[in-house]
Amino acid sequence: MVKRVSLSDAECPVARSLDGIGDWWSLLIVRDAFDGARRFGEFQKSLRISKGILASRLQGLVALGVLAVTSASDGSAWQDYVLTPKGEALFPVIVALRQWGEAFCYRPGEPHSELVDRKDGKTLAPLIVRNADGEIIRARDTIVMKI
Amino acid sequence: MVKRVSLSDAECPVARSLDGIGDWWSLLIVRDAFDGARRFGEFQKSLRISKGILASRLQGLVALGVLAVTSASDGSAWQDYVLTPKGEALFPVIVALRQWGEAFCYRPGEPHSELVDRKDGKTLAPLIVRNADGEIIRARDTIVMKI
DNA sequence: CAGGATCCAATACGATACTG
DNA sequence: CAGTATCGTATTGGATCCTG
Repeated sequence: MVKRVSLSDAECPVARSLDGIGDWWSLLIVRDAFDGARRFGEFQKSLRISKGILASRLQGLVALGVLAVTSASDGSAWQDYVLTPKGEALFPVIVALRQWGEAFCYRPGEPHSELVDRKDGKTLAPLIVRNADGEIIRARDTIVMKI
Repeated sequence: MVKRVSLSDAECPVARSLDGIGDWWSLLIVRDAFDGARRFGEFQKSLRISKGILASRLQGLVALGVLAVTSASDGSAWQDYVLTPKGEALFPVIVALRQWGEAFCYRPGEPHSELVDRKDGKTLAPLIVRNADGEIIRARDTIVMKI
């Protein structure tokens, strides 16, 4: 992948996460996987990414354990890429990015897609950071404990 | 920044977010800002990033409205970089990445830093995605509504 | 269609030197 | 210390061609 400087041995989980999925394409591929994409061509069409980069990113995500390859759901000779539990666990990350984008990256009234409850079509609740007791907590009331 | 392909006009908020902060360094800079870093040198020492790239990323984050420049807190001739409300709103994104990294990117027993409540030192609660009624919802129970 | 191989342009990034 | 400027290299990412 990139390896500008080794973050893979970082003691900070944020750095280690970004070392794996912090590139330009990986999270968009994961988003499409949540959206139902499984085939090489589906990702390619949705992302308008070159085949070489897509292939390398898919391999990287498989190597990371975020995606897994399975035999094709439609019986074709090829394979599907499906989210693993590790990949599914990225759901809060995608939702957080989506909610931040909705709130701060659109002009008022500018249209954008929306993630809704399948059952009632209503927008999800905003993600709230809470402490161990379930109380809402702000960034300034937290601190990073070094190892 | 990069502009491999224009995501800045994407109708998907995830893509638009990543267009602004989805590069290798920006979210780490934001993490350090949450951590209390304000000065050029603080970011540089923490990230071990080259000065040129750091300067360009700081400028980009200021242009995006994630950081703002203020007069130095210590009275020196230079300036501080502080989070704006838009930057503070990235807190759930950072927390989500941190919790995912903690859960999936360390071997059992491998040490890592931890984000805790300043008040009692206890680890934060895991982020939970909920629907409009406050019920826990899984990815497969959601769907993206196109514009 | 799913990929891999190759070629090429653009740039991200590090290292260094320079300035106030 | 806080940047800016320059340079060299590695990598990105698109386009094209090729295969089963």
